[in-house]
Amino acid sequence: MKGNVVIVEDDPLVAAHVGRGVEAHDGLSLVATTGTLAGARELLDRKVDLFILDLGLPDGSGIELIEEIRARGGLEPKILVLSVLGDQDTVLAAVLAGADGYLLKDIDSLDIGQQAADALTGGAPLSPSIAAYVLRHLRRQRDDAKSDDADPPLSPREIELLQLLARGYSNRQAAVALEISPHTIGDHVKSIYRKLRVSNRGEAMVRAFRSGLLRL
Amino acid sequence: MKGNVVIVEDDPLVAAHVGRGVEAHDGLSLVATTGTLAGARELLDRKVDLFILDLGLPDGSGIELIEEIRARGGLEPKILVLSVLGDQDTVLAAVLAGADGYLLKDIDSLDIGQQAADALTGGAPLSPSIAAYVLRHLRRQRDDAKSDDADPPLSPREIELLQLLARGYSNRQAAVALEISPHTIGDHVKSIYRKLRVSNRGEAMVRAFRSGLLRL
DNA sequence: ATTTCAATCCCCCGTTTACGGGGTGATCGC
DNA sequence: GCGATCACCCCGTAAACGGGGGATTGAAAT
Repeated sequence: MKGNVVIVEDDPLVAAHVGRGVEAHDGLSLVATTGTLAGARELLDRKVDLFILDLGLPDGSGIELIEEIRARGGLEPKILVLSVLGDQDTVLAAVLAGADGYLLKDIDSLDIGQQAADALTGGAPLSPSIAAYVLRHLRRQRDDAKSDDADPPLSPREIELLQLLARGYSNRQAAVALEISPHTIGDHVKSIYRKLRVSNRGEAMVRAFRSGLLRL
Repeated sequence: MKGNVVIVEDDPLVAAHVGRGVEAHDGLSLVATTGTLAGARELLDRKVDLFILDLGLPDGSGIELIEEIRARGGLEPKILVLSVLGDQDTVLAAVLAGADGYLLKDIDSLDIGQQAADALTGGAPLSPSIAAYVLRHLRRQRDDAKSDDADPPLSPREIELLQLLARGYSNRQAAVALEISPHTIGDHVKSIYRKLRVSNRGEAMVRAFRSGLLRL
């Protein structure tokens, strides 16, 4: 069974070139080509396995189309973005919206047929410079996530207690868990409140989260 | 100026093949080949622009080497992983450790020279199936972050109140702010606790965060 | 059309807990 | 010695908690 491919591309030259690439590949079948978002929308109910999609279309951004396709659920065709836009925001928006691959148009040596086939079989063809954005973004997120506290340094004991409070422990329960007096728990709680500049449990938890003392 | 390339690969056949690919490319200069982590470590002080790195080495995982290279800071050579290991955990570990690209060995049609050059110029060559992992991971993170509630849908009023509680409001203060009776605040708070299955403010805040009801 | 339900609002009660202040002492590192 | 941490204690007020009661509205289900 051949994969049904739809090309959404407003530049006739590019569309034709991509079309040739698709038709040259066994396993791919070009079923339609359109140059507008509106035209693509009319094809949404057809059985399409792969959209090869330009982002800069005359009647809007291809990203809208990605969102619409993903919002429909159901068949979940693959979406391969083919764009001149290589800036980080556009790339991430497309990927997060649900693109399965992102190729820059300026690659002359690109074998569209092979890339399309890769996308169909679950791969994600990315131009190297695009991939660099994605990896950078991934690592930045990781780094952001693990950037510890900053402002108020809680003592180990206080952090320990904080974790218990986060799990809904009362002062008394925490006292049992830590095997110290409830009074001492109260004292530690006071210290925590003072350091976090709050005056009750709820706000303390919020600040703990925002300070990175507690993990999502 | 040619890019200095070091190959870290224990399989002599693969190493030789990769070496040919590198030498065939203008702009790349193969300066060393080693089959062990230990051998690679001895090269860390040399001026290397690109490591082409296997992960499964006899004396440990190449991921260790990535971490060591990145921990040194300074020159920051590029690192292109070339591995048979295509599982998600390995890929993500390598990428998060600081790999600039990840290619699977099973690709016969891979032009190592071109991929290496891409890596050197800031690109991130990823095999399509690898890229799929990365994109999936990226979207999953995004989805996790914005996945509303899940179990218990709080009413608008309750969410409104929750925000106040997160800012440290007492029931009484919240009553003033929302211009309703403190008793009603108490009722809403009870509802919130019931829906979030908690029994005090602190735990409620924690659950609210983990459910995405409150933003970091 | 009736019922059922969730959401909103209001009130009272009693018990438990939290909060904020006070004071004491031991240990450890600078 | 001094400051910070950790530990313990007591007190009183204030707040939170959990249970009960009831009312209204509007939407959804029967």
